[in-house]
Amino acid sequence: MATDSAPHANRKITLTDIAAACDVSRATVSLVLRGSPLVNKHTRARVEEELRRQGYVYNRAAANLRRRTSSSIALVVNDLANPFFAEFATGVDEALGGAGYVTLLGSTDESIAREQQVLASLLEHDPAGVILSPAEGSTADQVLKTVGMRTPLLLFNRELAGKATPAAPWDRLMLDNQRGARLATEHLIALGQKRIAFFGGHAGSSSCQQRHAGYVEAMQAAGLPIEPHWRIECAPNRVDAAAQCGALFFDTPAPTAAVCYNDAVALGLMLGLYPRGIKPGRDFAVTGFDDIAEAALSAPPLTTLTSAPRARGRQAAELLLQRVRNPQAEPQRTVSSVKLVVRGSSCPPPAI
Amino acid sequence: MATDSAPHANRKITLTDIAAACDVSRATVSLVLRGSPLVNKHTRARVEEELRRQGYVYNRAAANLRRRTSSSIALVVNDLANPFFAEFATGVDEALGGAGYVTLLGSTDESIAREQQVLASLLEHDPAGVILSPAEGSTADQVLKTVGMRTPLLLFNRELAGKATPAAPWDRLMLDNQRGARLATEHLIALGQKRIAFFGGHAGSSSCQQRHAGYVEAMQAAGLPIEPHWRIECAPNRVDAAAQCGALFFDTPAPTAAVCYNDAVALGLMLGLYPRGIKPGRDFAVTGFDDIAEAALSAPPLTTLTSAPRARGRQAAELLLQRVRNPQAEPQRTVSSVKLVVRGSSCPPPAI
DNA sequence: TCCTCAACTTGGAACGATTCAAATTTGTGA
DNA sequence: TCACAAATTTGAATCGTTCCAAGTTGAGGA
Repeated sequence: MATDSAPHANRKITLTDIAAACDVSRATVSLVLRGSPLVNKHTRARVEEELRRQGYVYNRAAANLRRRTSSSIALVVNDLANPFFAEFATGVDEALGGAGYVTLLGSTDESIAREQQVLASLLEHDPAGVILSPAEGSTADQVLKTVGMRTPLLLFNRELAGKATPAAPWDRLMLDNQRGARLATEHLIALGQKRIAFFGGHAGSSSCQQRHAGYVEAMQAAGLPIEPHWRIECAPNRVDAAAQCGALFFDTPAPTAAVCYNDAVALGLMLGLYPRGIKPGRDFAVTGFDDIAEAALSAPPLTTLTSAPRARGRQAAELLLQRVRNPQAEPQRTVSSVKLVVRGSSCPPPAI
Repeated sequence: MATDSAPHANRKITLTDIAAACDVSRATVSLVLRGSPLVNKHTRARVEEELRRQGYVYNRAAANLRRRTSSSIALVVNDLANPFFAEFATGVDEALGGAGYVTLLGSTDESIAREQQVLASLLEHDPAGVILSPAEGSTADQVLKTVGMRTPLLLFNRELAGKATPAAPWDRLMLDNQRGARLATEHLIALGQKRIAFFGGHAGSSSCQQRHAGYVEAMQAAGLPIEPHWRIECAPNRVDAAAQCGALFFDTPAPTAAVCYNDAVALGLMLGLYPRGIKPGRDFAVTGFDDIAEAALSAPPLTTLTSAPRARGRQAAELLLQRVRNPQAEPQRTVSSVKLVVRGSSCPPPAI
């Protein structure tokens, strides 16, 4: 009894401890843990009691090592502080948790170098798969080099730059950027807008290209002109958008509306308009993309496209888990539709 | 040469593979990996070349098992979708990544049951420590039971309910709730407000109690009355706050200002005021707490208290890592100060 | 009594890395 | 050429769990 339950403050309780206490073999305890029907009822009860008594905590790392399995998924996003991705991450974690997986988190802050580091570091923990929303400018070659072909990868939200490496058949979950931007543009056109700019984002990014394409499509379908100085690039955040606002009005004819790359840019643009005496939603129409929480609360509230990011997170997790369970299946590209939410920031053009 | 570098598509490269290819022992390869000065320059170069050539990925789980170490930290927050916590998580991940740790993520959505599950599941991955922002109503006993005493825990943002278990000497990182609410209340008083309500939150939560105490302190110091019907409880989210708005005006004298539990509540309250024909920032003064991104963008922009959540995240990570490195040290309670940010939502009382 | 069978149990070799004591090689001075 | 020390390398045990093949029971049938 001397070596009994004294809380030996500094060693973890393992299978061996339980086995010794119950006077059975480690194998038997393991079988109990895994719920095997092989063990005798009575034995099982004794062991379970002892597990509880000693406060045993399963060591999944050891089990994974032996079984050559993994119970984690790496989630790497370009900007966790963006409410859109925070919602997305919540959805991912929800779905993964339900499936018995744990989320390894990494945020890259749009830095390609950090993305490489983060991926490499997370891979050392041997995740069953990776969900990646790439940093801007991240290339297929780089990602392939650090992730390799063994670990399933799901791309979310953005395509990778560079020629599509044929050897890297990744799954994708994308938003219907083109259709979204087309819807927004059509909405402005229906309000009577004719001089519509496309504002924000970097022309290099795939999502920006797609959104721009949707804008062009709608403009051309309506027979409206597109002035080259109506396309303004800026970093996809509020600060840079506000700073670039003036560029819209350098040349004439100045636009009276703007389809923005995303909500952050749209909100920034609106902030930039006020000091020029232009009131968005009255003198100038603005649309966004993402429907982040701020969108409904800004002044005026922002017309934008919603994609239910939390549901996208769950979907991403499920797509990846499918792939983990069936690595051989054909890679799939899923495009999730978006919905226009009309709010106060879109308006007809000024009377004259 | 037959067994050479053929990409045996389905087995991971291990130390043994590298050792075999270089014709050295596993021990030597291990020494190379860990940068030991013992290995010969020439050998090291050969091994490193081979590591690269075969695309070797370190298996941290195996190493951790053998070395009885851990390289992950669990981060469990009550609501990742809340921008305040998203920023916090970003800060945590930033600091942990820098220290060579990986973040295991869990979001509980304010559910105590989920909190238990999530903690239990993450603990099986043997994190070196846990950062927990508890769900509302989570008790010290519960947490102690699932986390145990071996794994260091840092509490963020909220105290646990229930008598302080003396056996669980956890570190804490709290915001200066009381002082923050006092600052907000004093600010309103300085504007001439006299009938000030305290709106939102659950009286059971520690942060709500502290904020309320700060409000009381300022009111009493100014010799102002506090009507019992000026304290309205509601869930700490926008929807419930908007719904409870009417409760402010059931009895007379009605307040002309409200110190709100947090920004979400304040934004919800403002949404609820509009339909009553009360314009916040003109007819009624409102303050929040947290300075989430929306706060600066609402109409009117919200006067609130900022706590630099990303910096708090970094701080939390550092405090926890200190504890991991020195488990014996006295547990500390860190209170992080907050700063008043005055914006348009706070105003003097209506003229009459 | 002996044998078979079902129902449990268990020893011991993995999983991939680390570590220490011990073995091997190399270099030096006499 | 040899003894001895320094510089490298390595065999084998180990971390906590799994799982196969083989072992131990006890009951029932011949």
